[in-house]
Amino acid sequence: MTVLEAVRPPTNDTEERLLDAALSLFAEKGYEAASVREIIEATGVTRPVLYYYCSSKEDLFKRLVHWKHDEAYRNLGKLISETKGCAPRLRAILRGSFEFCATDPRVPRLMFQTHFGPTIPGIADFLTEIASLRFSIIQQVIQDGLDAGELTGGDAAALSLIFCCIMDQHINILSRLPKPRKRLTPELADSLVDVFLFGVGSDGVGSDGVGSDKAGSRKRRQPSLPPFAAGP
Amino acid sequence: MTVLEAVRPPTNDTEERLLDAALSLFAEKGYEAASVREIIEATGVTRPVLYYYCSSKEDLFKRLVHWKHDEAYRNLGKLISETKGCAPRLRAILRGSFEFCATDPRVPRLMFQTHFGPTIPGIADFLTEIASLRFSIIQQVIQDGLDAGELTGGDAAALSLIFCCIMDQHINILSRLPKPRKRLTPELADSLVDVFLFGVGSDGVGSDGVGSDKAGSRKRRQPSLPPFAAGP
DNA sequence: TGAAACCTAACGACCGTTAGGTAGGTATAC
DNA sequence: GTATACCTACCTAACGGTCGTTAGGTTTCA
Repeated sequence: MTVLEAVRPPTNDTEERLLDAALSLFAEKGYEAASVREIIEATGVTRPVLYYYCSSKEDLFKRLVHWKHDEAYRNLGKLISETKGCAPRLRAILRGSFEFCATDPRVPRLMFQTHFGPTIPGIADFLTEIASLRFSIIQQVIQDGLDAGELTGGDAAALSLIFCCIMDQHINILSRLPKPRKRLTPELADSLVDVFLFGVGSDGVGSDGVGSDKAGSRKRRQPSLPPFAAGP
Repeated sequence: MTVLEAVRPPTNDTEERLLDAALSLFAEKGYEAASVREIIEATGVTRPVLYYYCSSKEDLFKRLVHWKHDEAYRNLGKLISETKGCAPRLRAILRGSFEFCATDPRVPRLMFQTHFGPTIPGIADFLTEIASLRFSIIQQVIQDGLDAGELTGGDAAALSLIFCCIMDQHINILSRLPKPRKRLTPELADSLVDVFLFGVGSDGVGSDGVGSDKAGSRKRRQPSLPPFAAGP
């Protein structure tokens, strides 16, 4: 049986404030370093209140991740069902994910921090399952693209991994910087899909350096990435 | 002044065993969760021995990261100086990094885990500086490629970010799976550079889906990624 | 009247760190 | 030649602090 079973969303106001404070603190300091004491202090309640709503710190964390994941998951499914064709779907996924993450950067911080951060016993498997569920959505889109002849170069898993690398790492890095909304733009999303599809090598550049490709005139779409200002 | 000043490498046998045990435990459980007690137990010494060689847990961690980073940094510089041209250099960097990380997967796990994991006060700045030092090496190679007309599509920083996304995330993910040596292969490295340069879109696929690119016959190099088997 | 929502006050376990002591080697003074 | 001083390399035993968790009592409101 899967670990991703129905999890009751927060009903009570206190409960939702607890989960929101937990989101802030887990995203900022990580699961281990964010203490139950800090979470209840930020909420303005006492410790037994937390244990009234959640059975443990681990349960609190899982509820939180589940809650936010379900939002993202539904969002992704909706975007895909509303779009046809591989490239437009990839664009929709990237735009939608950027939008979702820019709206509340705590969410991607929490997700990537716990998934790529230190292994937490009792939570690692749960996070792996969450991640592979999302991966399989991308993989299906890519597989369709391969079947339709729109993509080439490898199997669906390998291509999906590359796409996720580009998408996730941009979200991961840019959502940590100030003003993520100014960075995770639709323009960047579209450009990244172009890079995925067409690469950044100049026309006429072959595999071994300048001008070694003698295949003749090529006129492929060139990505046009917005400048990346690393400053604050 | 930089935080990256000269750090004495381990001289004593006990000291090196301490650092090695620390590498294993920090890489596996993260900085916070790996306790001083576990590290000295794995080494087979008592706690004051650790404090004899290192002034604190934080110092131990920094010494360790510095030690391994210096290795990787020198390795990268050597590879670049031995190669000419942007694409061959990118290939050399990716091959070399895969080789380095496959040799001791604990190193990338430690690096990515602490860099993308929860923020650790007193260590975050140190890690950021380490990371940006490496990023600037890649960026210089990419800038040379732009200047030589081998690359296009954006500024050096934006392109470097994409390259690092692909490289780092593959290392990050594949070095966590069993038998990283079988996964971080030179063939995969070369294919990933091809994807970076040429993309994975089929010839004739434009920006809006199948067959919308009317630019005529194109004959560009197609990457050929090895299959990605997610299983154990 | 009783269930839901919350409180005070403590539990034991583990954390990083250190005070203070010792065994054994080696350089120096007489 | 040997006594003294000093060094490195380690030890035992404890320090104060924070952690997640809970037993048991109180308020509030239907």
